[in-house]
Amino acid sequence: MQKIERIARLYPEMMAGMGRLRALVHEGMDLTYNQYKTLLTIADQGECSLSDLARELEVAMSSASQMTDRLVARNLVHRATDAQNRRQVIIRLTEEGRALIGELQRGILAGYEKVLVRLPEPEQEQLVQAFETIAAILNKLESFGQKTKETS
Amino acid sequence: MQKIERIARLYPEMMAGMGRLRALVHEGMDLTYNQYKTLLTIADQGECSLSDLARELEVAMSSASQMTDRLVARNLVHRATDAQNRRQVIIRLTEEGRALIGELQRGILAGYEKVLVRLPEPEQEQLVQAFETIAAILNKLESFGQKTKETS
DNA sequence: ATTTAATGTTTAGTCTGTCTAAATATTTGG
DNA sequence: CCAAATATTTAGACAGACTAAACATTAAAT
Repeated sequence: MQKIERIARLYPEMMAGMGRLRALVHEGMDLTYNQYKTLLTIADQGECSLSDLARELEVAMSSASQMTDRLVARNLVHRATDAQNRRQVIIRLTEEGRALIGELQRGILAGYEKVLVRLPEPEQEQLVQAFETIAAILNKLESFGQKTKETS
Repeated sequence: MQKIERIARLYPEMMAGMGRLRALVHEGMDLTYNQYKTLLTIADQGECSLSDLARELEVAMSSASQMTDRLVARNLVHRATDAQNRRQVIIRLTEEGRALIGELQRGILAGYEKVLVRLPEPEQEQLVQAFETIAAILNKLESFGQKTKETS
């Protein structure tokens, strides 16, 4: 099958490009991409437990815990034990966190703008389209991937 | 601009999918993805200096050096000082390295095969096509990205 | 020819992010 | 009430990445 070789060859090349894109877009931000993603996830959830966060981020719970530590240390996230179920923890953004995420998002949009504007119109469209295609198709991998991670 | 928001929203989603794909495909390999990529780069170059490797991998030279250390420790790569220019180093695969990379590549192809086969034909094609589009477009970022890294 | 500058690599030290395994707590069910 | 299940934390390890500083070697300049 020809496709297989093509995709195997393209994967690293594409990922390198994605890395460059990310570097350009997130350049000068004072949160790493992973921290940003974590903050964003918490924001999306409104509030959630650590298990929820770990599931969303697709990492082990201890990783989510540590990630949360960092954000708590910067006063971007608040972590409290749930009164109803006291083994659980509830995490949510602080005011500062909410403010920062807005600021970051504006910066990131500006970053994408600056990069995309250099591409001819049709390529911009192709790029967005390709992102959508890949996201849609690879989202199915959740189902048969069986990412258990520490829950095995 | 609508595209900007779309791409900003899609980036993390897509990267998560790419991560799952990688996890599936490289599952059970005894080299990490980065080590595999490094080995592959050295193989592609035939032989190269550390600076060459760092440039190809788009990392700082000290990172390339450390990466090489790991592969040398496993006897997959040979590192020798160049006789012509003795501050330079020449790295190439060992026999063992060459053997392993072949084996890994076969495993990786089989991995992609196993994943792709679950997708309907048209989606397989779309996926490959999208990979190609993104790789092609993002390769241009090299030019205006100015990845200097420790050379600033 | 020496000294200085440029080049190429390594080392040291720090940090993020990830994992597993082993504690803790806290419910929940028998 | 005690055993099992659930939720989190801590400890310890490792990969991978960076910067800054030390070395070594070669090239340039006076």
